[in-house]
Amino acid sequence: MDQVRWLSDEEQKTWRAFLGATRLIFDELDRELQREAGMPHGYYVVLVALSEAPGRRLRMTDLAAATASSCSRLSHAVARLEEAGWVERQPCPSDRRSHHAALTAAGLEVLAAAAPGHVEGVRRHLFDRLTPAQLGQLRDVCEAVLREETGEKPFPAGRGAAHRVDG
Amino acid sequence: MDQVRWLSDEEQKTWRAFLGATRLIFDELDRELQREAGMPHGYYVVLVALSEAPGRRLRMTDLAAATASSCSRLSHAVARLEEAGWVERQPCPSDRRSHHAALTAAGLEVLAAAAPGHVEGVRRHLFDRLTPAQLGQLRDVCEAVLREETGEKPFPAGRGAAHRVDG
DNA sequence: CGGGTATCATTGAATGCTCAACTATCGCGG
DNA sequence: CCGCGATAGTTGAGCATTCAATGATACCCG
Repeated sequence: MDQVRWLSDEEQKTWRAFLGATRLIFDELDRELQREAGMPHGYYVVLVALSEAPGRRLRMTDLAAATASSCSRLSHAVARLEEAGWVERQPCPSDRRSHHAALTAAGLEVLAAAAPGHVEGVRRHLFDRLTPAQLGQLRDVCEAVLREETGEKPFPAGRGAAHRVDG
Repeated sequence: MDQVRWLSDEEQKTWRAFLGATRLIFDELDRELQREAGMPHGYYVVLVALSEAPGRRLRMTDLAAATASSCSRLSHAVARLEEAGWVERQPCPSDRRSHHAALTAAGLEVLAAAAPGHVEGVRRHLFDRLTPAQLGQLRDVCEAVLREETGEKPFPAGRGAAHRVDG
């Protein structure tokens, strides 16, 4: 029995550091975004995904995939964003089950206003603390985690370089 | 104006991979723990912290620090854990503002039952995907993020090696 | 000692997320 | 053309977290 492969000491320390670091980063970013833009980080990510899509709109399902979100979470989120006037739901003519979420002008403005502060936060909490070598290592690690999980590329990608808002 | 230091292409890709990887890891672990142990990951962490403390109990404030949690979050969490019978609140004689949270026998059982599956999940989603070199790199990165944020050591630490449950 | 301030912890309202159930539509096979 | 499983998305209940306000006690300093 007891075939449990407990974490080695190094793994243990790594895991706890990971827990602490991710908690720190996301708690801070969430708080900053909530204060400065009135939205949680998850909603910001939705707006970013829309801003980068052709025509600034995406099918709900694609938007869910682009934001690594569940349908349910996204549906609730878009409902909120729509109330705020930052996103609009549009029925899809070719498939009447489907809807598009489209970024509104107001949504783009809010995003543009929030982006600099957010990027600053990402730098302050993450990148400013890393050497260039560590930057590459972190990327490799994260991509290793994502790889083959779905059998697809690390992230939907598809940047249009049009409206810089970063993640 | 526009002094915004946007993310470089490498930083951009790293950040998005980081978002995807952390979301994947925590979504999975949360779901697994919820299914197998009936508690979210945050509560598991609380039980682990208690299990490692001398006498399996900690002051609320120290427990909050040990779990990188806000007082409020912890207070609500302990209330829930107490309802479940896994933790007990005890008034502190030396400081009557203070309370201790103590792990109950039932709490320790639940923790012991949940730990193997959870460790397995951590391995599956994170460590099994990393080379030994990457393990060290990830640790360095996470500790760099934590360092000097508070001016203290990376994590309260203080393992007693007594009841292995890992993070 | 007495008053002010800092610390320890809790509470309730508001918000976001999860899960499971549900509606509506599509498209395939017979 | 019908029936059925798959797909797209929504909904509501329940739970977790946040924020701001509050209560209670401890500590310090004049």
